Amino acid sequence: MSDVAALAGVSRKTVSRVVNREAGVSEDLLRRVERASHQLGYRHNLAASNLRRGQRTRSVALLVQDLSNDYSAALLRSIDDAVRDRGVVVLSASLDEEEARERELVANLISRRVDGLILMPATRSQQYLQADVAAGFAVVMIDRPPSHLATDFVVVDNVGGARAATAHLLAHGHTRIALVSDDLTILTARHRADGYAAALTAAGVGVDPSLMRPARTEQAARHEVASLLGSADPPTAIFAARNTATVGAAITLKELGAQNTVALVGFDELRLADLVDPGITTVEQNPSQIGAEAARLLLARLDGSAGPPQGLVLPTRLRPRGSGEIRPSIPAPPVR
Amino acid sequence: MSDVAALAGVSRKTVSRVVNREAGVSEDLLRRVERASHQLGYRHNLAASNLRRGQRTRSVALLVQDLSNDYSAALLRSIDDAVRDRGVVVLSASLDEEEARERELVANLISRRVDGLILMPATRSQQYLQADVAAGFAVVMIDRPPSHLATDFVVVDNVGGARAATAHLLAHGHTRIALVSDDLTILTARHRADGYAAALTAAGVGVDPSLMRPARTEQAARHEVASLLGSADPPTAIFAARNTATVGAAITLKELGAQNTVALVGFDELRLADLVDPGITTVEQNPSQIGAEAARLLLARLDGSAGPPQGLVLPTRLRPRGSGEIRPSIPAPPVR
DNA sequence: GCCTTACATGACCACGTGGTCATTGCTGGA
DNA sequence: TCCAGCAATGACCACGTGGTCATGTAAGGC
Repeated sequence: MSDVAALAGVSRKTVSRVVNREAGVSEDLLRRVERASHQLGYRHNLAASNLRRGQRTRSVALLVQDLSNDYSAALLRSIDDAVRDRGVVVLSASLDEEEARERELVANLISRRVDGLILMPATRSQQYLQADVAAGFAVVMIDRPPSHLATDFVVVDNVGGARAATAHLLAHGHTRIALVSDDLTILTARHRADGYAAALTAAGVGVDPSLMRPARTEQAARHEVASLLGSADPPTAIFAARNTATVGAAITLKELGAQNTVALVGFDELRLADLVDPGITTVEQNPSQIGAEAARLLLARLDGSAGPPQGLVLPTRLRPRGSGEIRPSIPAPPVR
Repeated sequence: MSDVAALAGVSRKTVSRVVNREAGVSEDLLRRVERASHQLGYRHNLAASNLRRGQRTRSVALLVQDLSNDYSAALLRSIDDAVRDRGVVVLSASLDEEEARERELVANLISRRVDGLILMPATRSQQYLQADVAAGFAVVMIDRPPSHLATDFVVVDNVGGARAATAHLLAHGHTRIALVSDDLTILTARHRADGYAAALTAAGVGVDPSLMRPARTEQAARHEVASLLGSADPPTAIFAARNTATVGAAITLKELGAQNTVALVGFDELRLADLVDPGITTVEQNPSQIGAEAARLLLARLDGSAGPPQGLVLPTRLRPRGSGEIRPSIPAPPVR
């Protein structure tokens, strides 16, 4: 900026005025400054400006478990859309369910003075954020409610969605319904397992622990489904409580030629669910809506909205496509 | 920092030493500073630190057309993975093929002094970046080579991939092969169209312009495929040169009951390509690899690597899954 | 021609931090 | 006892910017 000022023959302050499009600079100087600025390839330094102004950095962060997941990608996109016209940029990173990584990244982001954080927590408690939230750092939790911390959050009705999925299978005559879920230490997975168990119990069907299979990856899900179907008393239906689990289950069912005999209901949207034969029945949440709502809450806080934390619980939607409407068949004798 | 210093009864500089873990601070003071720091909820300001040190901001940006696309999500994830252990954060945004948006965002990011940029350009020319690149701003183009600008880039062999896809269909006896592609103003789409035309020409089959249908969205692709199959002289095979086009084509083929009679080869990976019946034959690129290579090139430049710009052209891979191996059938008389 | 008024411009400082170098206090050897 | 030598600490300034306020200058009214 000094160089530009020198070249234009004005003071730094005048350059600053031009850069910030402040009124009260004569046409003549304005042109001279702009020419000098362009000639030297001058670029305004937003960090220094923010420092001096004590302003917001116009940046927010999104921390999710895995950015390559469809769900996370849709979240990121909708958040970017919601903040873009304010000139706000979005930083993002994957946590992979690692508590230490969440803590590190949050500390890093606070050091960078991001204005706010949209967090899918990997930690069991977010109390470590207490002081910063109290000091005005805006945080919105998504996918999982905050623990030991009062912040806004946006989640879906996991219990209700899982109950609906399980009830759908029960209504089609199934009683041996397996659950392939994420690790049950993860709250969302536990809620879905709770909904599953609640539906079974409400129908007077006992919960068989041997039918509940945690599987963190698609590979693990494939393995568990193969193991389930190879067991002495196999399930006639599968509730896959997560998109990777659904994909794994669908692939394994097809490999075993069981896609038309074993029912399947998945959680989360699958882009090609319609194309598969049979179509995969899913309980869908709307990640774009979650992201939009989370961004809305965050921006409201940044705009000074006070008041107690708000929690949004969005509904899920059951979309029958075929796989969930298969009725139980008398199991064929095992092939030798 | 002043407050912490006052509470600990030391100078600001000593606090700075503690924060930066510099040697030469007595045990006693170190503890006092850390206690005061924790008590006041002090957070180091990285922006101010970078300003004083004249250092890198430890941030890079990724600009793609649509962050919610599988391909972009995989890119983002792999870039984050590649830079994470350096404490580098990733900013990202969608361009939606809008030139103005690219310019705005790039200007914004440069103002923020991001260390580098990985860009899937929406502009026809990136000459506007010339001065900044010359001044040491690191840029790596992905998916599309730079235009009017010398930077590193990572692309796939679009011409070769499209030629392979088309040749595959020709080898299975097709001569009326339609192309459903992105808008041909987009270089990548044009290259794929070139590969398509080259394969046809090499086989002595003429290029029929009425079989070439640009379609930017899945909806548009569905419309074009329906229109193609409803025409007087319909194609017996479709090359869908983009993932949304492939999805649209597959859905429409299924709706028309033509999924086993009209051959289909898609470009880009589809997560459930295996599950569909018939499986969808695709020409795949590896977005994770593209991201990793782009990040590698970028980090090398940040580490001071000089030398002429490097361009990486990664190969594609044809994965037959069924839909691309369907042979042409004598077209059934149109249903009345 | 003088004073008021309004506007254009720049000098000066602070934002939060870290590098430089001087100062302080203490240890050990002659 | 005296001083060299070293470790610990702090005073001071600069990084690039913008807010505050004083200064300069030209126009307009009498």
